[in-house]
Amino acid sequence: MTGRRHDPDRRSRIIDVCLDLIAEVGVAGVSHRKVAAAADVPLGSMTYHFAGMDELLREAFGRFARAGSDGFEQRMSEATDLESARAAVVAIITQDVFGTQRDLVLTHELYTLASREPAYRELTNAWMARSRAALERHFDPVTARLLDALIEGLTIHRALDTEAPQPGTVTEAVRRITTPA
Amino acid sequence: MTGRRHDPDRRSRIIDVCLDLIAEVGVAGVSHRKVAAAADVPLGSMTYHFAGMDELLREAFGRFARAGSDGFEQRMSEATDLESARAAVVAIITQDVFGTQRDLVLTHELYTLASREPAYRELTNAWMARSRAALERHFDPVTARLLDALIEGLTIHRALDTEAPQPGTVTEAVRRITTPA
DNA sequence: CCGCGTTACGTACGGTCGTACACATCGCCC
DNA sequence: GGGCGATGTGTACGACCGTACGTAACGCGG
Repeated sequence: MTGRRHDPDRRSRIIDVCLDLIAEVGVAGVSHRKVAAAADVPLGSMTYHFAGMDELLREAFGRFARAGSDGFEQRMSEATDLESARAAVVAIITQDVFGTQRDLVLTHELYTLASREPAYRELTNAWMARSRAALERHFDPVTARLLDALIEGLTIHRALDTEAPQPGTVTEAVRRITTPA
Repeated sequence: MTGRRHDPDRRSRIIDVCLDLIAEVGVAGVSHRKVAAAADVPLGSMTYHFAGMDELLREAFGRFARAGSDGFEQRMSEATDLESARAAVVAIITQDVFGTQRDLVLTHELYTLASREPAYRELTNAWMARSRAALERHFDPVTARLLDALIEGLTIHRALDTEAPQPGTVTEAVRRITTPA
C-alpha cells in the first residue's frame, strides 16, 4: 500500500505538462515522447500511467474544462443583482476564463475534438450545462442560453481578431442580450 | 498507357479531397499518403504539386474560407430591408454556411490553427472582415461586430449541443442584438 | 520520325511514432 | 535477512511519416 518510491504527483504533473504542450504545438504535435521529455519522466512512465494517448488527452481536457467551469461559476456566484451579474459576464469575457493565449488555444483544440468525437463532446456539454446553470441564477433560461452563445462568440473574436477591441463593445453586447423585449 | 498522365484538375481535386479528409480525421490525422490514396493519385504527385504539407493545408483552408465567405455575402446581399436582413442572419446561422457537420468541423480546425499560427489568422481575419462588411450594408458598425460574434457563438453551440435548439431562440437573439438602446 | 525539355511518377531513406515487454528496484512479511 | 509481489523503467520493434531524387512517359519543334 505504501510502496511508492518517488514522486507521488507524477501522474498529475504529466497531465499539466501535456496541456502546456498542447497549447504550444497543438494536439497534432503532441507525442508520448515529447510529453515525457517536457515532464522529465521516462518514456515508460507514459504507458505505465496512461493506457494510451486517448486516455491522456481525455484526462487533460477534462481537467481543463473543469477548471474553466469552476472559474465561471465562481465569478457568477459573486454577483448579487442584475447589474453586477452583467459586469461578471463582461469580466468573464474580457479577462477571466479565457484571459491567456494558452487558454484560448486549448479551448479551440477542445472544441475541434468535440466537433468530431462524442467522447469529448461530453466534456463540452458538461461545461456548457454548468455555465448555463450559473447564468440562470441571474437570468431567465432563454437569456442564459443566448448569453452563453454570446460569450463563446466574443471570446473567439477576441482570440482571432488582430485589431484591438473597443472597450465598451462587450458591455454593450451584454446589455443588449440581457434586455428582453 | 499509364492513363492519368494528363489530368488538369488534379491539383484542385487534391485540395478538395484534403478538406474531406480533414473533416473526417482532423488535421492531426492527415498525411500525404492518406490524401494521395483518397484522391487516387500517386504519392509523388503530392510533392510535385505542393511544396509541403503546409502549402496544401493553407490552400485547402483558403478555399474553404473563401467559399464560406461567398455564401455569407450572397445571403446578405439578397436582403433589402431590416427585417429581411435579420432573416438572412438567422438563415446563415441555422441552415446556411455551417449547415453540415463537415463545415462545422472544418471551421473549428481552421480556428484552432489560426489561434496558434499567424499565417492562418490571415485567412480568418479576411473572412471576418468580409462578413462584417456584408453586415454593415444593413447594420451600423457596432451592431455588425456584435452580430458577427453572435453568429460565431450560436454556430458553435449548434455544433456541440446535443439537445435540439428551440426554433425561435436564434430569431430572438438576432432581434435583441440588432435592437440598440 | 526523332530528339529533348517538361511533366509526372515510383521508390527508397532517415526519422519519429506508439506500444509491448523483459527487467530492475523497492517495501513488506515471514 | 531473504524471498516476493508491486511498482516503475529502458529498449527494441514494426508501422507510418515527409520528402528527395532518379527515371519513365509525354508533347512538340525540327
